[in-house]
Amino acid sequence: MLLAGMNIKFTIEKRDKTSKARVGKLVTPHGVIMTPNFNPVGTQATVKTLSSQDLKSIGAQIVLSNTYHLMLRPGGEIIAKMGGLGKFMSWDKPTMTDSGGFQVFSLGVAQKKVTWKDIHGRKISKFSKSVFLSPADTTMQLPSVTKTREEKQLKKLKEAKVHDEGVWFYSHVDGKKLWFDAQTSIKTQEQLSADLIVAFDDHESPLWDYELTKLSLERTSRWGLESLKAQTRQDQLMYGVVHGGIYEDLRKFSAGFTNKYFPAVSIGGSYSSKDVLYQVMDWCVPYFQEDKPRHMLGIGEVQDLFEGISRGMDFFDCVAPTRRGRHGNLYLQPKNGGHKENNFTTQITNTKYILDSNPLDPGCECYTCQNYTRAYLRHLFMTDEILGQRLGSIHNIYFIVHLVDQIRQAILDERFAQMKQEWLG
RNA sequence: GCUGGGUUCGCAUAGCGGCAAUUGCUUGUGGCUGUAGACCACACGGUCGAAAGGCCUACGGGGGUUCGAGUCCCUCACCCAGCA
Repeated sequence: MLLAGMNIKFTIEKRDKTSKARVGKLVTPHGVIMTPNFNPVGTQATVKTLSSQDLKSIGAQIVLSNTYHLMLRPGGEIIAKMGGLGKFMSWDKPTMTDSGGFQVFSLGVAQKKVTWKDIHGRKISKFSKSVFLSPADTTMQLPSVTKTREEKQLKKLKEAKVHDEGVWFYSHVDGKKLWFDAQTSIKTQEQLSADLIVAFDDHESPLWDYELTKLSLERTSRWGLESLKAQTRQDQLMYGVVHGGIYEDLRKFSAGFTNKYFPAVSIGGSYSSKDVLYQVMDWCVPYFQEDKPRHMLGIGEVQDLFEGISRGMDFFDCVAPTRRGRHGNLYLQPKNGGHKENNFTTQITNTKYILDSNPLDPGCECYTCQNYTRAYLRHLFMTDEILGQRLGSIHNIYFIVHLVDQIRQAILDERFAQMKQEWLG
């Protein structure tokens, strides 16, 4: 399907017979992306600790950056003058930018650690501990949070004010008050010049009740249409964002709405459990046109990739591989001890690795596993050497990118169900 | 030799009559899903207990005052500074 201008199109190459999984091909101005696909996240025009050349040799097909961060530093105009995001960061493959709605909301309203039950009695602790709490215009009670340095810092943060037309928020860099709306986001994303862009959306908290969520969804829908209207370039593919929290009718409405108006669709939100996450996908996917690319925003743990792909989602992005990589929480294949319960990871700083001369994940062909032992990696993390973060990031990104490569191949070879079974049991 | 100051859980610190005893580091174990995150949380004398909690040892050694002593007094040892 031709999606925008003359040079962006998406075609389905192969459909899985046992699930909704499919292999697709997205042609963009900077090259072809095969789906299913995982986008490494490079918020500030860099995937932390990795160079663009590292990413290329790892096999990444695309990098996702963030409009909000880049708008503040160095600014959209600067990046435009430097030839756009890809050229700026020496990356000649496709790029994507997130709208920034997620940040404006989360940074303004504050992100807190919650061990609490939501209004439906569901525990918010195991999966998404970071949720976004009530905006200024809600009357919802705040959960109790641990009194830490973090809380003291929160007092310094001024709340963002979400209005129907946009958001007043305070820069996390210097506290300056700024206005952000669909026009700002799209204008900046056009300056950044990514191949794939995202409509400006409002992010609901999983703690909100139906009415608050509905109000938030109305903003997302309105801002979505404004984003389309603000678009002037024809060489950028814009994803609309589905919201509606945990409410079936809101999600279904939003999925239909997004599919109707946008050439590409994405699902946004925060989820209190994996069950909720998978449920949301089940609700939404039937409303998506077959030949539009589908992006699962912010999702990308191993199990979620299998579940998302089998539900028909094509694109994923997630900070987990890089953040976990920097924190010494590194991925393992099932044969080396990775499983659902440990998120397919191990903590390399554990004492048991102190004399372990094996590669991190035997059988893995990444640079880290080809050259270093577990004992050495543990040492790097114990001594806070930056090479540890880098080697951890290299492995984790390689692991996830190649996992998705393998899944794509499995779909083509008609053994996706078998592979999923081998990994998830 | 004299005069001051000091000796507290691996290291460094707080403590000025009710204390298994503060804080930082180290260490241990968790957690991280569109990145204000090279971050955050918890534990950290021993032992019993699922827990509440109990029982042992502990603030350089020894002695004393006190219902009760890292905390006050005496004494010994060692360390630091100044003066001989």
